[in-house]
Amino acid sequence: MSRLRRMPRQTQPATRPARRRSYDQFCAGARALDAVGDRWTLLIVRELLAGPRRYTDLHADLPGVSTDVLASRLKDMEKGGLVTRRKLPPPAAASVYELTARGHGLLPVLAALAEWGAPALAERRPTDAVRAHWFALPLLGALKGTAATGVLDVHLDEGEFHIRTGEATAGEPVYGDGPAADADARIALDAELCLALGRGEAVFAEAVGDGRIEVSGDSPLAKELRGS
Amino acid sequence: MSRLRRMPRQTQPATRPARRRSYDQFCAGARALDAVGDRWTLLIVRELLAGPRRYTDLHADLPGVSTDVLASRLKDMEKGGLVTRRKLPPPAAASVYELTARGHGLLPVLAALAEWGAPALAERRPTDAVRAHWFALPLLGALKGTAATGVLDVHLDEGEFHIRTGEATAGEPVYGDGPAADADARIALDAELCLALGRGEAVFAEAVGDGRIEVSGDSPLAKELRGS
DNA sequence: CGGCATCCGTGACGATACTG
DNA sequence: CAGTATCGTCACGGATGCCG
Repeated sequence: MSRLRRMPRQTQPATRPARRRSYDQFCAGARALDAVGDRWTLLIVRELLAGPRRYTDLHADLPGVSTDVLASRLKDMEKGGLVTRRKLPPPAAASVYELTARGHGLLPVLAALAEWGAPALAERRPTDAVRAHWFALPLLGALKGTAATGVLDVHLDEGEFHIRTGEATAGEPVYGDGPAADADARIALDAELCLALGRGEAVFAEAVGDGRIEVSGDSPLAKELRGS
Repeated sequence: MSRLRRMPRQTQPATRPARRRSYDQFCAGARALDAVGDRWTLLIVRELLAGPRRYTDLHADLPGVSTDVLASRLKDMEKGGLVTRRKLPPPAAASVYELTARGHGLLPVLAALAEWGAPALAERRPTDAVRAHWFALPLLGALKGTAATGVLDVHLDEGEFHIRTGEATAGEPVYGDGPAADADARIALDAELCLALGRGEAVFAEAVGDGRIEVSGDSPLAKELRGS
């Protein structure tokens, strides 16, 4: 009692310099984390890497995020130049969020994180959410080894997505949710194999050879994937 | 008033299942963020990439982190297998934290983040902290273009660090704070140029040519850096 | 002195309810 | 559908205390 109960804050913060909690370090990594280090931000980017999304879709594919946090992140990301908001044409009176070029530039960051985190997928917990397009990133790495060019539909038990490679995408491969209208070929495999390909523990051609990957279509892309 | 004041939590959380806020997603990126997505964690890794550090050093080089958060992160990281704690021999009765191989594997993640965040270093705010070894990461990228092998001291106005390349480090380049006892060569340049090299906007050989990089030493490494 | 633990105020987060 | 409003809880940042 006698210890004079802590000076009641004589130096009041007073200066709330409006800074949104930056690390304030002259370091590229710290600057990046200032922009995308908040909880959920990189996962929102991951979702948008699969194409434009509406608010509700994002909320559905990010179980656990609360509505206000999602709204707040999207606003911050828009202010930070990571995403843009676009009104859809009249029929569907909704708006979608999509990545800017700057935002899309985070793909290597997510790829590096995913590669590092891959071992943690050894166990699949019953509480884990799953979406098909989360397996696109590992597959991108596996396809880089091949000279495959074109539009590829990928079918998993968990759902479907597509990958675009070649000159149409300016070198950088992109992918999207669901099947593509202009797919050149289609493959079907299971998620486990998808991950093994990403880890380099399986080889695409071999997996085609022993039937763990089914390739359909007769385009040049399909032929090449089958090994002609 | 009449709206019966919110049911007083009939479904009490009750189940606080001791889970430390995981994203609970079967996705490698989300798993990685479960491990290193907390505030400060990746910056602690960045510090430890420059070599073992004592608690107090970490606290000094991470301005803004509070003591309890730093202690808590280190504990989590130790539990997660990212760092180990090692007692120093008697003379210095202190303990240091150092990265495990798993922790060191985060280098590509930080490199990707740093590359993406590099444009944000255009402005240098007066409140920004700076440490010399934060410039090692950009330089690593620039040196990958060369066939340089050996131990290189790097001198900046902000301080000094060293880089080890070649077979001694099993392919992966490593770096450390301060000068190396066994340096083969030494270069002096300014931080700005360091960043430009990292962005690919400057070429090492050219910068040596016009004197923006001073190379000293007469080892094979020094000769090669000078262009012989 | 290094390495935390404790306490406190503020802000971020998560869940739910509500509104245009 | 796309958020805003509200509220409880917890994480964070800062200061200080303790203990070897």
